[in-house]
Amino acid sequence: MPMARAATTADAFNAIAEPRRRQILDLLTGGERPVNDLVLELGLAQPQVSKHLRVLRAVGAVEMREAGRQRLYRLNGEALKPIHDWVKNYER
Amino acid sequence: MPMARAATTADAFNAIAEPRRRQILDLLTGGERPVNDLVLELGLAQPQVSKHLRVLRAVGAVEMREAGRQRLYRLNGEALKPIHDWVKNYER
DNA sequence: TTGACATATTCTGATATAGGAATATATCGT
DNA sequence: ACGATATATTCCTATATCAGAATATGTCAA
Repeated sequence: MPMARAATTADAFNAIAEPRRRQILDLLTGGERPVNDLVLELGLAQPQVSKHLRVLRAVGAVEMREAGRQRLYRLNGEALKPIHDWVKNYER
Repeated sequence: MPMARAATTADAFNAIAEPRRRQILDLLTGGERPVNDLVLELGLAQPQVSKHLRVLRAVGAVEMREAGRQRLYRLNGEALKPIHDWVKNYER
């Protein structure tokens, strides 16, 4: 019987492997945004955006606050520090 | 009928999402190494290491040269530049 | 040439995850 | 209370990819 793989513990490296998620983070550098803004700018279906946001939230790359019926997402660059620290060693 | 996803064009971001591959790159910062060295240091089966090396090669993160029956792999940090450039915008 | 060594490839089965569609939940305005 | 709006979740299916095992390929040494 085949071995189970290690439990899925998504990390920041995984989160940014998806181009759409990098795009979302890029958009959020412009400041806090409601989901629908991202939907419009990305040209993706709303559920997909919500799902990507969930992944980003799980690794701490974005944070959320509620405002009426909207949910405003903002960047948390701190969560990308492991990536920055790692790739730093490969500069020329 | 469900839509096909975009053709798999692995990029550097994908390549480094896998922890073992980052480990391989880390080992190669110490200089050129034959596959078996990596096998021993990683504690992985040889075929898995070869497969990871293939992915790394596909994105240009490592280069290879043959020496007798060995194949010596070396780092090509240049391939990680897109990652560096991207993450740079998220520094605090 | 034969066998040992070094590495790559192929096959298989399990799992993670993407997108689409449908639906659920919550909040606002009237 | 009702409909509209904003977002999240769930179900489904296709695909990518990982690990393991077996095998293939190539090279050296005796």
